[in-house]
Amino acid sequence: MVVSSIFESRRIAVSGLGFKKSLKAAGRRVTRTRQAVLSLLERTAQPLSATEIFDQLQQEKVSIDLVTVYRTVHVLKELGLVAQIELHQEGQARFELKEGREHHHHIRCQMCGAIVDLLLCPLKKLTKLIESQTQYIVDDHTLEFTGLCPKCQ
Amino acid sequence: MVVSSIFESRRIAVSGLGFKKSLKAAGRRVTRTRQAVLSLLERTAQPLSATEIFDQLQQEKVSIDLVTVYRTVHVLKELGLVAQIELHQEGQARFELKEGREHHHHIRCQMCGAIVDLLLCPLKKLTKLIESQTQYIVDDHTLEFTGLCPKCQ
DNA sequence: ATGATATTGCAAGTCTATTGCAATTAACAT
DNA sequence: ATGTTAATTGCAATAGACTTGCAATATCAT
Repeated sequence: MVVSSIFESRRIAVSGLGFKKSLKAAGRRVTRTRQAVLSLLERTAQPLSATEIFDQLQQEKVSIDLVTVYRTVHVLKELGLVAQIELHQEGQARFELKEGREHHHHIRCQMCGAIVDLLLCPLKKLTKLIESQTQYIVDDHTLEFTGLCPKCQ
Repeated sequence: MVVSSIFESRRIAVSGLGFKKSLKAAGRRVTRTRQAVLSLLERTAQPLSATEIFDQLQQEKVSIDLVTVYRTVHVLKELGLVAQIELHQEGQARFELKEGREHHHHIRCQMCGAIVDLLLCPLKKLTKLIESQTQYIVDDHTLEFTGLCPKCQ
């Protein structure tokens, strides 16, 4: 991995292998819709909202209900295959594959919506500081940026 | 200000002075409901959601509609008197007074909901790094933590 | 006090997300 | 292969956050 750069475009699809085991291990079934959602997330260079997953699968002539999309990402999240994120004040959840990816954050263009991954997290030390000062146990965090992408400036 | 501590409970109410000028300067009126919302935010030790503002004012026998709460915080935000924030994956906006407060972040207990302010922001250097590497211009960010407060551990 | 207009309350609507339930389908046993 | 069982899906309905239209009301400059 290139450390000198803090951002990356998405890596090439990997999975199709481990997720069946994960599902079965949890007593869940390998269904057409779950495979379709996972496959889409693998092929897509951005974290997707439920609606975006639904729309894209519709376009690909995959028959799926929006409710099923919500239920599917929920299951995939429970299994740890997918991460649920919230960009800066967007008012909706987005989902991205976890498999093979490091912890990272995002910046989103407030004009055109372009999302870039930020392959860094400056919060390990900060987390310890917060824990010692507040006596909270830190479990998770959100760190998301907005701004203008090169094209929209 | 005490620098050795990164968190604080809310400071004592200050305002009631400047906000009338701000409103008038923007051609807006000083109304009963705007004063009630501002007063509540001054008295409250946590960023509040629209519903919480509504409920609390109801309890205080202040007659106000939920729609008016939304419109009020929107105006106060436009005037720069109030900040709109989003805690970690909460799915709703919260509002807090900006006046006299420094830029800060929050940690919220995922059990009981207790919110503590974190009087620090480690993101100035990071912002520059992001800007140089992505060519985005960073405009704003969200940095919010969840975890367990001392009581809930 | 009065008139102009900003603001409010109510009703209705939008958008994201969840839940109940009957019909369908995956997966295991035979 | 076929049947059985339970997980899963689709559809309809519902919940929650937030917005919009419009008539009634309140603010405030005169």
